[in-house]
Amino acid sequence: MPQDRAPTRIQKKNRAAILEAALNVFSAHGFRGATVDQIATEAGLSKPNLLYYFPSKEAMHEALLAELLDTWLDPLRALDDSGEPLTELLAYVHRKLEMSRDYPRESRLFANEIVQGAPRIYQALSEDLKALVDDKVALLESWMDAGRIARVHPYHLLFSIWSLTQHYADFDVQVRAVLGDEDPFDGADVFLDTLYRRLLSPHPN
Amino acid sequence: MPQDRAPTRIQKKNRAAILEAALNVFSAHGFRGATVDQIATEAGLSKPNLLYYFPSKEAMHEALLAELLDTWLDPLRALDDSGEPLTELLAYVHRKLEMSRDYPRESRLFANEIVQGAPRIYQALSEDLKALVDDKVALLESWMDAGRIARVHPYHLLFSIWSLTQHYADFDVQVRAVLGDEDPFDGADVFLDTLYRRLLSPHPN
DNA sequence: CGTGAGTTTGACCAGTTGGTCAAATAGCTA
DNA sequence: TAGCTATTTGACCAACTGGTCAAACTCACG
Repeated sequence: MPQDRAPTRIQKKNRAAILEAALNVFSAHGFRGATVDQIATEAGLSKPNLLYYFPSKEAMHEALLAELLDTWLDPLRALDDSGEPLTELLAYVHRKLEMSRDYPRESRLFANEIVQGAPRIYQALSEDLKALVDDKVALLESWMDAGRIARVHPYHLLFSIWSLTQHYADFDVQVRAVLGDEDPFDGADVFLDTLYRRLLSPHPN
Repeated sequence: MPQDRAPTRIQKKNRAAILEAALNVFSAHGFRGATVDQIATEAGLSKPNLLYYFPSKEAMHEALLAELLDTWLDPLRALDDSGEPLTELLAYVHRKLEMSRDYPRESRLFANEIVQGAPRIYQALSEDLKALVDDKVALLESWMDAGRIARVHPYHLLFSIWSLTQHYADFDVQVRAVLGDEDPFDGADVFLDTLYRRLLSPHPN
């Protein structure tokens, strides 16, 4: 096992290669469907060598999820209470859609974990995620109270943003099978902009 | 292997028990993560007995998916070109949300398959699904041309309905972790109704 | 260039996997 | 109830699984 000191050049390179390979395999097959051999091969290492850097398959998965959850929520954290409400929300939607385009493997890793009941991540959901969401929901409600955006169920508003944007990463195959050659993300960007403008623009009544 | 004649009483009972168990296990763990032993135990049969009814793990999965895809698209097929457009679409959204509430395992089985690249179902997507979608998109476009609903990208409109409704089945754990005790489907029903009314109501400009 | 730490590997292990098979049992019908 | 078919099972198999270990190799640094 690598010591607890500053990582060597080789440790840095191999750890990165392993996490990269693990992300590929876990996101493509889920935790139980992934094999250590497959990850090792993809990382260009022997299996015992891989297990020299991470003590178990579980540990690799954990490392990936821990890193992921933090960056995954950054776009929501960035929702700024001093900005123009509709602009802020549209920017959030845009950022989330960008993440689906640029980090589809991360999105699918997360999707696999949640679809299968989030056995390894439930606590983080009901604590960290919930806390952040509750905080941002308060902001949304203050915007609605002030009549700056239309009143809708704030939790479901957030769910809708997650679902609509992550869909383009998680269900990419299906989207492309239906769309053919057309780029999904160009159309999605326009569509989602329209959708949230119409949903959230303050209503006269 | 059971003969090709009419299924006996025992065959009917056991096949049904196996498919029920297989649905549980596949939807919870994905194809590679599911084990034949687990399915057999859950169906109350021994493993060899299970393999007497289905020749392989693959065959069970196939049987489930084949049955699923058909019923899964029924709500879309029911979109009626002689109805009132907005009413028809809201009814479609409502039916899809109901399916997420009443058949979450089926939704997750499908989600698992798609997230992992649809290796066993891609052909059906790019043929049957695409054909049906193309057909219904033509209907949507005719409604938009006639100014009976607002003009949006029709494919992304359908994607949005799939994603928003299936989210409540596939990401159920996450939704409940955030919402706490509140019933997700009550709020979702109202939210989605509002969303699609605002998105699709014909606009003056 | 020697030496100790860091790295890599082949051989191995016990448990699990999907699947087979012959033999035993249960069910049905003449 | 005899005899045939349908059903069930224990024992088994080869391949694969996650993981271990001692021995070998490589590297950085004095």
